[in-house]
Amino acid sequence: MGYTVKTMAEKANLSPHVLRYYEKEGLLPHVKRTKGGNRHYSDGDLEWLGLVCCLKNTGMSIKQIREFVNLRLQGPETLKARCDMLLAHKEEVEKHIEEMNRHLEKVTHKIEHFTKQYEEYSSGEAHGQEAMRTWGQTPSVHKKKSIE
Amino acid sequence: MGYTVKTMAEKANLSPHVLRYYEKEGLLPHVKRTKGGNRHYSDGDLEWLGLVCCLKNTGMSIKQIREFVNLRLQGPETLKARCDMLLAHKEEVEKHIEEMNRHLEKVTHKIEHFTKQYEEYSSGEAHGQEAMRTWGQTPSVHKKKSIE
DNA sequence: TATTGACTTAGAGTTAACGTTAAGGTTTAT
DNA sequence: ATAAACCTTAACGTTAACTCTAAGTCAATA
Repeated sequence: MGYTVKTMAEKANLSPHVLRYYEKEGLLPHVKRTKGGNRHYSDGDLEWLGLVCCLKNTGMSIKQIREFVNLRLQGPETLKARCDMLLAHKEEVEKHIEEMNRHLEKVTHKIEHFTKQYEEYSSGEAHGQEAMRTWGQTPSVHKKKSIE
Repeated sequence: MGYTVKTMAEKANLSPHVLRYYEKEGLLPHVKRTKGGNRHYSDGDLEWLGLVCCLKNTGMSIKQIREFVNLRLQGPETLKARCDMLLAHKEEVEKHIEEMNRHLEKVTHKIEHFTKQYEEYSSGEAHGQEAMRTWGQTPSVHKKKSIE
């Protein structure tokens, strides 16, 4: 029971490099070694890495994750602090998601706008404008200069 | 009708520096100048910048935004391409948001877990464990070494 | 036992998207 | 007229999160 860097990396869908990097950054403390000095990850490490990845994947910086890890290392007196930290993070992420959704709405509007324009344009082209192109300059009266 | 860099920057909540940077990177083409050479942004520029910011704020890279701008500069033949690009981006962002939500659920679980542990711990401390701490080592029998 | 391949380290390099500083000049607003 | 804001170029600095390199060590197989 225990994994090499490579196995661990596969399980976590990360590169071995990143695992070593995380360890160096203090995100994965107390990783055991074999006699030879090779990393030997436990299931506990794997579970912990799971949480670390969750935090990272929701945008928490490595610096902040390190703070979280440091709290954990200080024992159960920091349970409340850790809980608060996660709660704060959760709220931030939720706010972030809301913002993304707002921005996305604007994009959706633009898409609708473009779709309409595209339909107009392509139908215009299908019924005669294509021919005009080959004959010379399009009369400016017919072709309003669109901003989009 | 027209804005200086500073005004424009305030409207967009960016620094003047970033506006010049975006222009240099090709994100804001055809910005008019005064006789003297100062930038003189139009409402059209402002609107365009709005879209650029939306894309940026939903995580599109400057490189990709530049591609989008370049399509626009090629005229209405690229309407479909632009539309497709935005659609693809939208889907990506939606996928990203879903993923965030999934990760967030895990965080929520952890929070519940921590809350429970914290309550146990603090009630334990309130009814006698605090005293024990001042007397010496906590007997290992009573204090299971938690992984969290 | 030899060799291959995975592991180790420290440290340098990369990328994106800015930010900073400076020099030296021009424009605009009051 | 004078101060504040603007211009350009150009290079250097910053931060985050990797990513790679070099030079060496360890482990498993033929």
